[in-house]
Amino acid sequence: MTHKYQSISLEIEQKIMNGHYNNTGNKLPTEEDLVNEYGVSRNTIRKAIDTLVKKGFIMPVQGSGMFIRDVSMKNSNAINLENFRGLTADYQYSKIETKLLEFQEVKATKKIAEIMQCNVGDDLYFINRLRIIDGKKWVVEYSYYNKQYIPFLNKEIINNSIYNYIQQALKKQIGYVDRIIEAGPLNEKDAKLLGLEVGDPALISTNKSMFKSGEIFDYSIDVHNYKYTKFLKLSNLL
Amino acid sequence: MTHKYQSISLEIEQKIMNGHYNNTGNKLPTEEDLVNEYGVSRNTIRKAIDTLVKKGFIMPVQGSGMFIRDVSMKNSNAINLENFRGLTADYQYSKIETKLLEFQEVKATKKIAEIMQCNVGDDLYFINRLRIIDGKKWVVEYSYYNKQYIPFLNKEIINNSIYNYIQQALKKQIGYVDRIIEAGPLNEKDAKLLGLEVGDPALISTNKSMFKSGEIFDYSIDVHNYKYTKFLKLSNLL
DNA sequence: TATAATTTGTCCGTATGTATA
DNA sequence: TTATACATACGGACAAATTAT
Repeated sequence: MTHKYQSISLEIEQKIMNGHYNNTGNKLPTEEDLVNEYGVSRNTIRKAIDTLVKKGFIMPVQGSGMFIRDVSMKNSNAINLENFRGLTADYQYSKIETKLLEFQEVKATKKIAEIMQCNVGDDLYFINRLRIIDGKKWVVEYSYYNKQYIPFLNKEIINNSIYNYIQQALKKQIGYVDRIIEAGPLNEKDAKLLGLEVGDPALISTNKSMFKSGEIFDYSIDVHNYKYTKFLKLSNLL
Repeated sequence: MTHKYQSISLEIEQKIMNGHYNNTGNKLPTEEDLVNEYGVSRNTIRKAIDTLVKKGFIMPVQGSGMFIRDVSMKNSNAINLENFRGLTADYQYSKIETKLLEFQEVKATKKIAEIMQCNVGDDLYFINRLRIIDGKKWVVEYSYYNKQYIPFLNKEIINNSIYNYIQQALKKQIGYVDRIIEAGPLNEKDAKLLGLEVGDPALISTNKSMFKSGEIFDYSIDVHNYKYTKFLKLSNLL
């Protein structure tokens, strides 16, 4: 299940992060060198590189080489939208606390059923959590999980990473995440939870998560503390 | 300069938008069919498809087919972060007005020089615009352009699309855009311009644009009216 | 339930084009 | 001008997931 291009991509990414290429003019070895180093075809190297380009780590310039992109923005502790795999993965070097505010089974309303492409009345888990990172009240999350795909959840799983549970215990591959990002005024409840004032700005992300095979298993609304959360989008238009 | 995979990708994208595949179960033809239809190799078809997957238009499922993704979120008139090529391109079917508030040449300060990777004192254009879409005060833009790369700008260009000018008149290819997205309270000036109240939420995007060859030609801050602007991010984690 | 056919995914090799140094 | 290095495009073989039989 782990392919050549995946492990090569990961290894190069780690080398970039380690500063392994800092003394080579912030350039990666040429494709030919990588072909020899890893003993694979040029296509495979290019596929490995592709994912790093997508993530915004490198900038290939035809005729010149593959340059490691400036990490100043990456270091601004913004969440890279290309990398996003849940708070637990994104802030793996920080202390994450979770306050479980609500956890219950509910039936899909017409509106939710439409969004999650399930039937009205289907069983869902509803979860409301406050996430605290390094002592800072970071985000209030409202999530619905389709019980048809996530048949069991408990407080322990919820207090850790639901995404890890899905991937490791359920052995399901998360394929797609659709996310709408907007700003809006905080309501009383969220303001109180985040330690802010009513009407203060919030960075709101509304998300739909799908398995590789397309089924929507999660719909969630994340109300972020505007003082902490930033999203980073590294686009390449080529 | 236009490659096979590019024109094929564009054609398929237009067919998706036209609803051309609606009666085929929202599925694209198989790769083999596309190979025959366009008379190119399978690799070329896959490369064309790749860009559409990246843009979030289609969801390939191994063994099953390539499904056109639900456009409900796309139709929420949010700006697709994967597509972004400036307001003029994104809202090509809307009426865009531009109020030029400030346009002058300035010298790069230490802070700006660091961001734009140029020298302190380098010549820059500074532009402050209010953009009105379909009569709605949409966004206040503060932009710096490096004169070294964009040697000439005038009011006419500014009132239309600077990006179009760069690509068509200067024949430069835009390669990368780094963008940080956050929320924050409106200051007095921006609130007034957007017809909102001081302290109201704003969706703020801070951008760095680079040519294909890496030079930073633009640094800008966009203060969006939270009532109108939404960003859409369609991720595939595969 | 098991098998075969279909369809996308990975990987290889090669040749030629194009931008940069 | 020449060499370097990435980009495009072709072709083929086999693997893996899904669907149909």
